[in-house]
Amino acid sequence: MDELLKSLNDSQRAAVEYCDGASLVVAGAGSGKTRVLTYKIAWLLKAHGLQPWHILALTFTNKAAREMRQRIAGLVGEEEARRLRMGTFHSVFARILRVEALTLGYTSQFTIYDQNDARSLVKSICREMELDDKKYKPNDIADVISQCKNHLVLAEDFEHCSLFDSSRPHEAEVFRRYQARCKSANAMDFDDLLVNTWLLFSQHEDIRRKYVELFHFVLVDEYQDTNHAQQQIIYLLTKERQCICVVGDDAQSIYSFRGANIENMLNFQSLYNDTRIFKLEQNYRSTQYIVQAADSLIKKNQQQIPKDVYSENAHGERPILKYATSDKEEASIVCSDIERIRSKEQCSYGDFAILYRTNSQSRAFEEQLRKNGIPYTIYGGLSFYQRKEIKDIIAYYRVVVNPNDEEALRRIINYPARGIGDTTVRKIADSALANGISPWQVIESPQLLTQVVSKAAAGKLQAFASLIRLWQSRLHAEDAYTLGRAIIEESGIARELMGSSNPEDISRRENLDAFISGLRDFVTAEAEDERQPHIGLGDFLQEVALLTDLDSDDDATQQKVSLMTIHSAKGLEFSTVFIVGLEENIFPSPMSATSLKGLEEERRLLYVAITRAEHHCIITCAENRFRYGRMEHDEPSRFIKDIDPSLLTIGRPRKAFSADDDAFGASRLPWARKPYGSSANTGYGAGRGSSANTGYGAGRGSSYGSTANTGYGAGRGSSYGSPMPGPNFRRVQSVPSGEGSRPSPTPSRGGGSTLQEGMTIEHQRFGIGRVVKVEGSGENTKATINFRTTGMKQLLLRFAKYTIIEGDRD
DNA sequence: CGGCCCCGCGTTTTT
DNA sequence: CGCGGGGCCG
Repeated sequence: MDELLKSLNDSQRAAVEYCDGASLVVAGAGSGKTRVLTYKIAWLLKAHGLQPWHILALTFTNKAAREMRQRIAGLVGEEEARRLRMGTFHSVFARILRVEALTLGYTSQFTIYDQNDARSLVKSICREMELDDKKYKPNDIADVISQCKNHLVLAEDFEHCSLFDSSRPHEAEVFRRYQARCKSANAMDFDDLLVNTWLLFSQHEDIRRKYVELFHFVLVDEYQDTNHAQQQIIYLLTKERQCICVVGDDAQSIYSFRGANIENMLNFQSLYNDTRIFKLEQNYRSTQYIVQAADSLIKKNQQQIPKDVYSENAHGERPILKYATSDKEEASIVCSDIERIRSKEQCSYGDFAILYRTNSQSRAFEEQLRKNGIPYTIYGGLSFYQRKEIKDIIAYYRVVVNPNDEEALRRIINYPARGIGDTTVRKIADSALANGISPWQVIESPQLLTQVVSKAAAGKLQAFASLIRLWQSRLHAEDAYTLGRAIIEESGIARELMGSSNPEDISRRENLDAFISGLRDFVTAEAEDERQPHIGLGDFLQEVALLTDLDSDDDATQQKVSLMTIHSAKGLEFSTVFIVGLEENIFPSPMSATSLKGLEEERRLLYVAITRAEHHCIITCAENRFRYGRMEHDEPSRFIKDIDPSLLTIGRPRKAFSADDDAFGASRLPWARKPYGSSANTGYGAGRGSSANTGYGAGRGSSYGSTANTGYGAGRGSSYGSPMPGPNFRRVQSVPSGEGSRPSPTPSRGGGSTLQEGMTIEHQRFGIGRVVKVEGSGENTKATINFRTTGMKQLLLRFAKYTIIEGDRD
């Protein structure tokens, strides 16, 4: 038995072995948190003889759940690992709610509304109530409703809670109507999955008992990110037995805007008497200086569980701070550092990450990386499922499974166009409202229907309804793939996208294909795995509704520099991390900088960023930044002086920055070369003046690198690549950088890629372009490229070595 | 019903 | 500046 735990250190081992009561594992960054969880589960199975289905393990992401299950399988075998009750809060609760739906007045076919559905429902309610949308901003109201739910404040109680703003009294009515509408649509939003689970357990003692009997031991990952509702539900499941183990790091609580409550972690002891606290303080990930620098920063926070993190790895290199005159220069510093480190250490591009506070910062880096021919991939774009064509199909599925789903119905009732106009839809909605039923029920009732709409409209609606009913009748006979495919064909969506040469439609078609093959994979994977004989559309929807976190780490992304926000970097690690844009007005974000709590969270965010680094951590700060169409000047972030100066190297700008490279002319601006310390500046003295002394900008004429570009990466045809492995689709969208394109010192004409007719060029932000025509070759190549956005045009103009003839802006 | 123009806004987002 | 949304026109 001891054999199992032999690879753990003392504190990890202690945390794993203690199973007699509640325990809180405070796990610093890189301290083997997941390790403790997986071993603990294995320990419960092996040493305590628990049955796998009696163990409940909750995570925040599907990815975390998947990985943990996999690692446990390695310890105890596939079979047992599979039987563990393990998943995200939302998916585990959704499953419970499907079983218990009737108790709460839902059916087990209920739909899960995503944030967009929720917002659009709030919007229609506001319209119906004729509220001034300046004063009653639908999105804000949706957010308030969500916050209420995170705090388990029901619509009836809203007026008496602190979230209620008496200057907007009608919000309460919106909330009530919102709940009523969800109910009549047989739908729950993400937050309802929690609220309803809580209601179920707190109001139905028999049901609560049933699940308490089922879950003998509960484990929670990333406990610092739980909100009040989640904490309460967990409490209801564990209060008697107190067999609970939560793991987390208060220093990495960065999701308060989503309701995460760090107090859950800080006050855990007061909820469970005799809580034992285990601290994992040894960091295995990073070198000593990095750990120490991060620690010196986080110690500035008031609110935290005291701990002494340390590393026994090599001292390594201190984090380096580099100042740049502009965002462009910042990007070029990062690029040349990537090449420098890469050639020195012979590592791959996949070992680098560029982390920023806001997504908009990615742009400058994209351009520079592309210029240097460095392959990269941006994380966190629109998820596959957010794309219009995919949402349309899913809306069809939703209506078939649950016709009362108002949001889905609204989406497809006239798509593809079938002559059901706005007025008709509005009449249906009004009638539904007046009769307290769902729009579908209006359509289904011949008397009502003919009463509210014209005869012609009624005919079209009935044709639509019978289409839906036809599919419904096939739900039980056909699996998700067969029926799903049929719906795409028979609905006319396929026809809509077929035969169009519009590049947008071609891309959609490709996504559609990827979707279909994903659907097929889902069905085969599920059928193989489970004793469940029939995999229907409903099963697919359940999966899809709670899925945003998609597989990313397939081979293709391994060789590329990762660009992402710090938020999305949580849980990841890279040999070299660049933390960019360390300026006031960016980091900390001005929105958060108004309160101490906000500032402390931002500080934790920086802590998270630093602790992602294994070997090198390079922080940059641009004095001037191009945004909102103008160059703006910024002070360095106040957080810089929160890091122990003896643990921070102030890097020298490596080379003069070429004026050629500085498209915005920042280096020519009067303040560009002004040393910082000069004007009544307190904190930054030390290393700060240096950027002025090193003759920065002195060699302005000298050229930096080559401005030559390696050509626009050959769009790899399909916008989403090949069909996805497993039931998931890929969300990471990489911008191809020309096959194997090395950063070539000499501009290689046509190297890497050549434009070909029919080729698709895709860019995450600027959309897609399609090469329609190519004439001539070499210097004289002329290509006609259709594109949608001006951003794409700029990109083409800037990077392609071809003459771009503006095509249709479809 | 789609296309065009003007206005307003600009943080992070595991489910 | 660049985008999404709403309003208006053809």
